[in-house]
Amino acid sequence: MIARVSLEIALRREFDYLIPEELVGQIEVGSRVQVPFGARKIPGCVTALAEESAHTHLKAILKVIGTQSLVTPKVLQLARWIGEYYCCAPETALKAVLPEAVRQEESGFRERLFVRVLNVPAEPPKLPRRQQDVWNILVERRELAMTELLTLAQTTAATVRKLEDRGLVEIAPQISERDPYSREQILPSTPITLNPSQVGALQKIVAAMDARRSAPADGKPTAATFLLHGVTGSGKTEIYLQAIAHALEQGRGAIVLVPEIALTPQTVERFKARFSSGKWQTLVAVLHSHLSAGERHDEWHKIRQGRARIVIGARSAIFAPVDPLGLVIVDEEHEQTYKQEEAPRYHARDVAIVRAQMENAVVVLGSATPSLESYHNCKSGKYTLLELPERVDDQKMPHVRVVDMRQAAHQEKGIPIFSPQLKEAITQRLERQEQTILFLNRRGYSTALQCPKCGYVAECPNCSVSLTYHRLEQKLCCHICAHVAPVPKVCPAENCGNPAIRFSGTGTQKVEEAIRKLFPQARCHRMDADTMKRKDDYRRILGDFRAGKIDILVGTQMIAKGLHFPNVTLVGIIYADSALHQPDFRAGERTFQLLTQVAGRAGRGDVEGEVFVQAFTPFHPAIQYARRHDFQGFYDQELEFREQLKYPPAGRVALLTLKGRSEDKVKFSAEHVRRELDKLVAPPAAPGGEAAAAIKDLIIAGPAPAPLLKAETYYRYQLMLRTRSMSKLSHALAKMVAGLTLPDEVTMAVDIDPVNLF
DNA sequence: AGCACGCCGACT
DNA sequence: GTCGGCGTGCTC
Repeated sequence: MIARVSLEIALRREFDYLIPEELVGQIEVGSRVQVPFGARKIPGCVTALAEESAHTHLKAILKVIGTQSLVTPKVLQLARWIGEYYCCAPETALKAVLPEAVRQEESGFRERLFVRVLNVPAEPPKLPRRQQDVWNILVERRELAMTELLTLAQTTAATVRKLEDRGLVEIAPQISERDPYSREQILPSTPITLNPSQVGALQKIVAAMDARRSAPADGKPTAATFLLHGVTGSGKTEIYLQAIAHALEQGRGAIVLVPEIALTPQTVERFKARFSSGKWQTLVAVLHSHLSAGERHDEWHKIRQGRARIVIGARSAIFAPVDPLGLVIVDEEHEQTYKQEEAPRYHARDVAIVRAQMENAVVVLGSATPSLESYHNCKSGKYTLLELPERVDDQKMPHVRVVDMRQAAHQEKGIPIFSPQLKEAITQRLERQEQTILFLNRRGYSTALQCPKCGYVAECPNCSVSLTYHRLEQKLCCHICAHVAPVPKVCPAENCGNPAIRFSGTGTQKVEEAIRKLFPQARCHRMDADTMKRKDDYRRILGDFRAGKIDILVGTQMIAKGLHFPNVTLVGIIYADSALHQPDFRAGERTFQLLTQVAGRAGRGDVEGEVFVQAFTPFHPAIQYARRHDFQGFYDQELEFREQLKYPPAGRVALLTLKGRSEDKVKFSAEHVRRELDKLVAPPAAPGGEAAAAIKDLIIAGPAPAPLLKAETYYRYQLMLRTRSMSKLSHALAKMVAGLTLPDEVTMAVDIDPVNLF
C-alpha cells in the first residue's frame, strides 16, 4: 500500500511513500504523518492511498502523528479548492485548515489527578479531623480534581493519600478538558415566538435544508445560500438559533462564523444557553484567537469526536471538522475580518459557500448592511434574499442629522471637534441623565506633529506615515508598525530647532480631553486599543456603561458593533468622512456601513434615538443614504459607479503586491511582472506549443506604488487586475507565478478578491 | 524549504 | 594550490 503525502513545505508537489506493515490500518486519507525527505524528517498529510506508484525506490512513512485522521476528506477537498482559487501552494492551504494547537503534537489532552469515591460504607468511617473534612467533601461531590479538592479542604495531598490507603477513594489521572467558558453561568433558553417576517425567513431556510438533505449524494450539489438582510435589532440571532435546531433535528451540525470582536462571552452564551439542555442538547465548541493553545486543542477535538455539533468561531472556524454539516451561518457577512490577510488569503464567507456546496449544506449570510457583492448575488439569483424590515420590539430607527462642519469651521477658528448642534445635544442628554456614544475611528491624541516654521513632520522611520501623538503616554507612535519615539521639545530638523512645534488632527484622546473640559461634571470614558490593554477591560467598561456609571463613551471601531444599551439616546460621529477619501473603491461602502452600524447604537430603549453625523462633505451619497436608512438607494448608486470601473461586484479583482527593502528592485520587478501579465491578454504565439487562452477582458493597472508605499521597512508596488472570470485568471496567475523568477530580496503576494488595498 | 553539487574568483 | 561565492537541481 502506498500513501500520497502533501508535505508541510510549499513545494506544490506531493510525494509517494510506502506504508510499513505495522502502520497498515492506522493510515487513511487525512492522517498526519512524519516522513523522511532527503536527510530530513518532515510532517505531512496523507491526501490519497494507492496500490502502486510511478516511482521506484519508495521510502516508508516513519510514524503517524495523532491518534485519528485530523483532516476529513471533505475539508481536504476544501483545502484543494482554496489553493487553486486563491492562487497559493496547496500546502499553504492545507496548513490553514488545522489549528496550530491541533497540529502541535505536544499540546495534547491535559491529564490531571482526579479523586473518586470507591464505596460509601454503611457506617460512616471514623477518621481523623483532616481526613474527615476531605471525606465530607468527597461524599457530596463523588469525584473531583485533586487540586480543587485541596483548595476546598485546605489540606495537602498526603491527607487524600491516607484515604486512598483506607480503600475509600481512588486517585487516578484522567483527561481533563479545558473549558474556556467555565466561569460563565449558562441559563437555558427556549425558542422565542417569531414575528411574521422572521417566520417567513426561517421557513425558507428550513425548506432548503430539507431539500438538500434529501438530495442524492452523487447528484450535482445545488446552491442554497440566503442573505438575511435585517436592520439592527430585527432578530436575526433567533432565526439562526432555530435554523441550527433544525440542523440538529436532521442529525447534522452547524458552524456559526462571527467577526472576532463579536465573540464576546454574551454572544457565545446565547448559543450555549439554547443547546445546553432539551431535545437537541449538544456541546457548543468555541474557536477564536483569545483561547490558549490547550483550550483550542480541546475545543477542536470536541468537534472532531462529534461531541460538539455546533461550532461558533472567527474566520478559521469555517474549517472545523463538523460532519455531517447541515448549516453555516456567517453573521455580519460584510465584515472585513473574514478576509485573511496572509496566505492563504481566503475569504471565510466565500469559503463557507463553497464548503456548503460540497457538503450539501445551507448557508445563511446575515447583515444589516450587506456587502455589495452579496446583495448583487441576490439580484442575479445566485442567493436568495430574506428581508427583516422591522425591529422586533417595534422601536423606531434613530433620527439622523447630518451637520455641515464647513459651517462650524467658519464660525470658529480652526477645525472644531464638536459642532454647536452636537454640543447642545450632549448637554441635553446630561440633563436628562441619558447616555451618549461619541465615535471617532482614530486613536491617540493628534495625528501629526509638525513644525510651522520649516514644515518638518514627525514620520515613522519604517513606514510612510506620520507618527501619532499619544498625550497620556507622552510618546509618538506609529499605528502601522508600533514604532515608538520620544516627543521632541523643539523641531529636530537641522538648522531649525524651533521650540513651537505643533500638533494637528484629532484622535480619541483629544476628544476625551475636550469632553472633560466642556462638561467637567460628566463621567466620560474612552474605549480604544490603548485603553483595552487588559483582557478584562472590555467587559469592565461596558459593564460600567450598562450600569449607568458612565455618561459619555468615546471610542473607535470597537464600539460600533453589536452593543445594546437602552439608555443610549445620542450618538455623535465626530468626522464621518475621515474614511471616505481614501484611495479605495470600497471607501463609500465602508462609510455607509460604519455610519449605519454606529447609528444603530442609538435608541434601543423606549426613547427615540438621535444621531449627529459631522461631515465636511455632508452631501456625499454614502452619508445621505445612511441618514435615510436607505440601503437599496445606496446600493443602486454605488453599483452604477462599480459598473463603470468594473470593480466588484461588476468584475472581480486580483491584487499583486511586490515587496522588498530596495525600492528600485521592487519597482523593477513590478515592471517585469507587468510584461508577464501583458502576455495573458495577448499570449505570444508559441511555435509548435499550444497557445495559452487569452483572458480578453483582463484590465491591468500598474505597477504603481502602494497607497502606503513603505510599511514596516518594506517598499511595496502593486498591480491591479480586473476580469469577469476569476477562476480563469487564478489559473493563469498560478502558471505565471510558477515560471517567475524574482530577485531574492523581492517577494510577490497574490491577493484574490482583496478587501484591503493598502 | 533546505541541502547538495558545481563551477569560477581572491586568499593562506 | 584551497576557501567560498551563490546558481541549479533534487528530494518519493
